[in-house]
Amino acid sequence: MGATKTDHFTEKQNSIALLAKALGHPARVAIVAYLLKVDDCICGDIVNEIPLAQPTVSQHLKELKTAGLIKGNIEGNAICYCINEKAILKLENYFASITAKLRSRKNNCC
Amino acid sequence: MGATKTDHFTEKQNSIALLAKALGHPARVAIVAYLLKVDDCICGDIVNEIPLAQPTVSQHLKELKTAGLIKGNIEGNAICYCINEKAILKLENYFASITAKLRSRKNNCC
DNA sequence: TTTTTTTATCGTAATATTGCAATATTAAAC
DNA sequence: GTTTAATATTGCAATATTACGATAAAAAAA
Repeated sequence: MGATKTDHFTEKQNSIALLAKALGHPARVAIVAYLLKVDDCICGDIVNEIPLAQPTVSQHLKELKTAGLIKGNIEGNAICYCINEKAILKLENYFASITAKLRSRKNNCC
Repeated sequence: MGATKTDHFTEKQNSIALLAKALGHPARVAIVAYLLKVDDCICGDIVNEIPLAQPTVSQHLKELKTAGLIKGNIEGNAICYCINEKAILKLENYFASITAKLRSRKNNCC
């Protein structure tokens, strides 16, 4: 074994897990933070901002893109990546719905 | 190689990544959903709700607990786990701050 | 056209994760 | 004390992730 059994869970559960997993690495959290900071699409120095080798950063960018957290492409020899607001919103709503339910619950023993 | 280089990133980045990683598996998302649904601490049938073998579920519970997303312990021969509201709130705030920044940005090329 | 710059891909080693059978632990129930 | 029920731990095989050197690709700059 070793492979996640995604077929046993709901589509929504898999979807949330996929997005969460994409942010489950500090380098990818740092990339998102940088994309947010530059407030621009053409930002060709992600590699210099992340303390990892260039191929590793490229790989993390690919994972973020595959998960749908960022979008974009290279524009000539410059990066054009930016945050996919929809994905972030989906996560925000997910956590907001949990806290909303928690606040309306009766028991809070732990 | 193969180990995450956490020492190269900020404490906050590592912290968010750790929490996100804990929810980066559909079984753990399902566990959180179940804990939310039962609205109680004594809920001794997590294993029956998750379509995985008992040791696997136990392992996922341990990971959620280590990450700080759930808290609790066994009470006799029954589980007493519940969601750690603080951790969820931390994630909610994190994503809310991102969407807030995205909405106030000038460029939105992608 | 050659060089330079930038990003992606390939190949691979090290490590982590996932999943489960077997077994241990723990406390309630008898 | 023995049994029962519920959860944890151990051990291990299969797979995934992380990281990087080497190399490729692609377009701007010279």
